[in-house]
Amino acid sequence: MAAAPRPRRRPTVIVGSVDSSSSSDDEEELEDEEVEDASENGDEDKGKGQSGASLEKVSGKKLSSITISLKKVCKVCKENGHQAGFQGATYIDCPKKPCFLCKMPGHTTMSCPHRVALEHGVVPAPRRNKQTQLDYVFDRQLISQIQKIKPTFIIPDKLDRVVVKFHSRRITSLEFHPTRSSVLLSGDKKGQIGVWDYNKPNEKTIYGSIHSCIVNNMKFDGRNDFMLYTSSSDGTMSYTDLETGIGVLLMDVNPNGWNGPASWRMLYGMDTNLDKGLVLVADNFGYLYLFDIRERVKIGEPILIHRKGSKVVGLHFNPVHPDLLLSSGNDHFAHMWDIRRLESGSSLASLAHGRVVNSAYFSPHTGSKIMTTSQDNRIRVWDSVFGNLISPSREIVHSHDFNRHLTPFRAEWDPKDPSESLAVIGRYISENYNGVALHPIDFIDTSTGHLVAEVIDPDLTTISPVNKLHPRDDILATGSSRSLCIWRPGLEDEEKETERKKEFIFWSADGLGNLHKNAYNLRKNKSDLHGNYRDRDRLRPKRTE
DNA sequence: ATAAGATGTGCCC
DNA sequence: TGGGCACCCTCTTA
Repeated sequence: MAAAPRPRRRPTVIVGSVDSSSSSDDEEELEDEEVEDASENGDEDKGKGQSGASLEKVSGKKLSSITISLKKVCKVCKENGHQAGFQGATYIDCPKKPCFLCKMPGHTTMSCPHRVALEHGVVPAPRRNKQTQLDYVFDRQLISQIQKIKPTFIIPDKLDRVVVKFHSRRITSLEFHPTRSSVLLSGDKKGQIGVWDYNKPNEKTIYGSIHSCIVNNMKFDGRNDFMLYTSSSDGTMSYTDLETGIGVLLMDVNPNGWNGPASWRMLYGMDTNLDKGLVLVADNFGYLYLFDIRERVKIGEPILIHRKGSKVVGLHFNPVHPDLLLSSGNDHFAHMWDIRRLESGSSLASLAHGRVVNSAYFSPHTGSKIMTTSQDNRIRVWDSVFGNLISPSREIVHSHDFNRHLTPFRAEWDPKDPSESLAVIGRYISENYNGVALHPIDFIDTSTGHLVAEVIDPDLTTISPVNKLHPRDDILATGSSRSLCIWRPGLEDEEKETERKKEFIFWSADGLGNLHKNAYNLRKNKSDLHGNYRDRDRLRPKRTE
């Protein structure tokens, strides 16, 4: 049956595996069959068994293992006949698996209804029409504080400055300085904390001895602009003077040192509460620790706030109601707590998610909305903290579910949006932009689920899970692998835009604390991409009504 | 240029 | 309930 093509089997297979797009379907089919022969030799198959046996005789196991490794199987489902992976800059899904974007079976990412350009899908929550009494109270008391007319969204979508290799490992957290507007703080996987004035690119500092591994959270002391609280997977919480780099170790949850990975406590969530004089941190075993700022002591015993043994990923205090705390965990829940009554199992509300919750934030002004990011590829929004929290007001399908080797994606509110609807989040799956696979940073109107803008630059090819919007300026900071990026709004004026492009600065650090102004490393097809990018600008709404 | 490896989470038993 | 293993669009370094 397959006797004729066999003699040229090996070269054909090798070529096919190296450049699969050039080989025809027929050849692929034959290769598949042959491979099965080789791997199944010893079977009583008639014609096939013979050739398999001779293969074995001639070159033994080595040859057969080579043949197997070149087998044209799908790397996802391990079946023959199709392959998942990149074809050029487009990723082809395995058709046997549920959609990689929305997780529903029956279609792939390419044909997913949620992948419609510029509009990710919104799933209306089932209980939307049931108003509770609390909803009514909310409407009366708080709705007046929320702007009804949406403001103009100004999207910082032009890459302004980049620092690469400033950090030696990937960036895990970002924070703008509360008063010095152009100062950005960045924490990395190695525990280093960078301070960078992006308007004076040479003014940058790295503090390397505050933490020894992942900086999970940074939070300024609201009363002292140069003091910073940080929490880390090294199990410590520190309070550091950014002018000097001198810090105080406030808490170490591994007082007995290292006793293996199973017992090592790491601090993930952290937030401060000035009204109460508290810093709260939470660990990877489900426990919450309270720390008294004035007395500089731990308060009481740790409280189990998520499933025992599961990581508490994030903590956030309500900006208006200082008694309300939001926690998110990898037990698939976000919980809202009254910190006056903090006991295991006594949360005010339990927000169920399909998978791990990466983050949960109150809205920045009224504190009346909640937005969560979950590994089930959904951003969930609850419109009223005091209303029905059983199911979210909206679920927005968005690709952000990769969880290994990447900092978890978190949808963050735009602190400048008085309507509390604009959010920013990096996207995991790439889009083919004129032949280059890029991972955009998405701006989403969470009141509608519409994608307001997708921010890309042809030279930023890595995924951007860490994003922070400036509290006052129209600036976006992005941590993408080891690169730090500053984005500003594109100028309407073409001439000014060209002018700015001339000033575009691409900096790199040499690891000795020096920054170098580099020649901008143009990609071969960069001009094409910019053309494409400009076209996309046309689609980007500047205002929404 | 290619390959390994650092990793977190889910799901299996 | 816990250990073992598999794992879809990474990124860096050897």
